[in-house]
Order: sequence, then structure tokens, then C-alpha cells
Amino acid sequence: MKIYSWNVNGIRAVAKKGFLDWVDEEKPDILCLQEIRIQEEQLQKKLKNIDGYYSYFNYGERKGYSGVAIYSKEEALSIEKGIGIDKFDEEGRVITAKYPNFTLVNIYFPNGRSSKERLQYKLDFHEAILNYCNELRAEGEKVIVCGDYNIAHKEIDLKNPDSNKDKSGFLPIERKWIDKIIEQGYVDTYREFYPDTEKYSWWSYRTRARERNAGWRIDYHFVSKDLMEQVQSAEILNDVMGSDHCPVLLELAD
DNA sequence: CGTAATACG
Repeated sequence: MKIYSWNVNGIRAVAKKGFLDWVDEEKPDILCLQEIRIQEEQLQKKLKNIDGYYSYFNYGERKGYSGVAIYSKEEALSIEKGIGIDKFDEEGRVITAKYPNFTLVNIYFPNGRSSKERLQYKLDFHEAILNYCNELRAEGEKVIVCGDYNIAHKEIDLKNPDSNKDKSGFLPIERKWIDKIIEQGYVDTYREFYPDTEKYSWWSYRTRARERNAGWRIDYHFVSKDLMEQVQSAEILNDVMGSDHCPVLLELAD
């Protein structure tokens, strides 16, 4: 089965640029979206009810901000919105779907660049998420934790590591958190299959970064290592619809 | 610069 993760940066924007045709062509079994930037009353029926899919949403409280979604061919056994901590849950960053063989956690991690307060919020979010995922594992769940992490792990994961060592997204403390989740038994599936490939999943719109390939790999499928025997491939897909993020793909044995 | 509502990424 194919599990996609994609920061769409506005579901209404991609809806205008062929999102539904793309879903029809790719036929994801599960599609996780981040930054849908919409609220329930704004969501068109054609986006809520895609043929052949169940859909689940966690909206941010601020209009036009954050929000995550899961589209799924198979109905989830259960859905949880947020992680039970108000200051994080109000931003609509996490949605969790249980399936018979695994639990899928779809996350839009905070961006830490706008202020030191938002950086601290991001760091606090990291700890809360690790606790949340570890609790799922303690309950016996195999977990997939996908989404826009807003962190490049190592120098290979961004074009300009030197000039970004003091920027949120590539700070030592953020990179160490990725080290920590790996130590605790989560696997960066793309890097597992491609240990030496320099490929990115995001390019800033601001500085025409795409033309220079000044990108970052910040979109991941991590899995608990007890799932690795079922992982068949992990990929970063090509540019679609001129978005700043590319979709990333995890393929599991059925 | 792009998205969606005036800020945020």
C-alpha cells in the first residue's frame, strides 16, 4: 500500500491546480496532507468527499492557518485529533489514524523562525510528540509518523548547511532531536533506502530557491523499526503543481 | 514570493 505525505500549503490553492486529478492518477491508499489552511465551513464538498476515500480533518483555530488531513481508501479504526495538550491542539497540527496493522500519525511541525517564542514552542512540541508516539508504541502499536518536520537532519539534507547552522530548521538542538528519535527506535525511511542521495522536499518561494536547487529535505516518513520489515520503498516525488513542497511516499507490503 | 486574510512561512 502507498502512503503519501504532502504539505500542500493551502488545499484551495492545489485544488485550483489539479489536486483531484493528481489523486486520481496516483491512487494513494492513504494521503496525509499538512498546511491545508482551511476550516470546516470553507471546505468544498468535492474536497471533503473524494470518490473512493474516507476523509478526516483537524483544522487550526486561526483562519487560513495550519491544519492537517488524511484521505484513506480503507476506513480508519479510529481517529484522534491533536495530542491532548491545548496549546498545541488549537493549531490543528496532528491527526492520528489507527489501522489494523499500524497507527499513522500525520504532523505539521511548527516553524521556529518568526521569534524565540515560536522556536521554544517548536522545541516543546518535539518533546510532546515523542512522548505521544512512545505512548502509542507502549500500547503495542507499530507507528508511522509522517509529515512536514520543518527540520533538516544532516548536512546532506540541505543545499546550504553552513549558512543555516544558526537558523531554525537546522539548529543543533533541532538536529539532535532527530538523533534522539532515531536512538529511540524510529527510522528515517527515505535515508534508509538512499543513504547518500542529496534530494530535497522543499524550496523557499522567497529567493527563487527552486532555480538554484537551494532546497531542504524536511518532509519525512519515520516508522517504528518493528515496521521496517514491511517497508518496501520510500521516495521523494517530483514537483507537482508548482508547490513549494514535494509529496513523499512510503510503500508498505500489503 | 505564495497563500489566504494582515500574518506567516
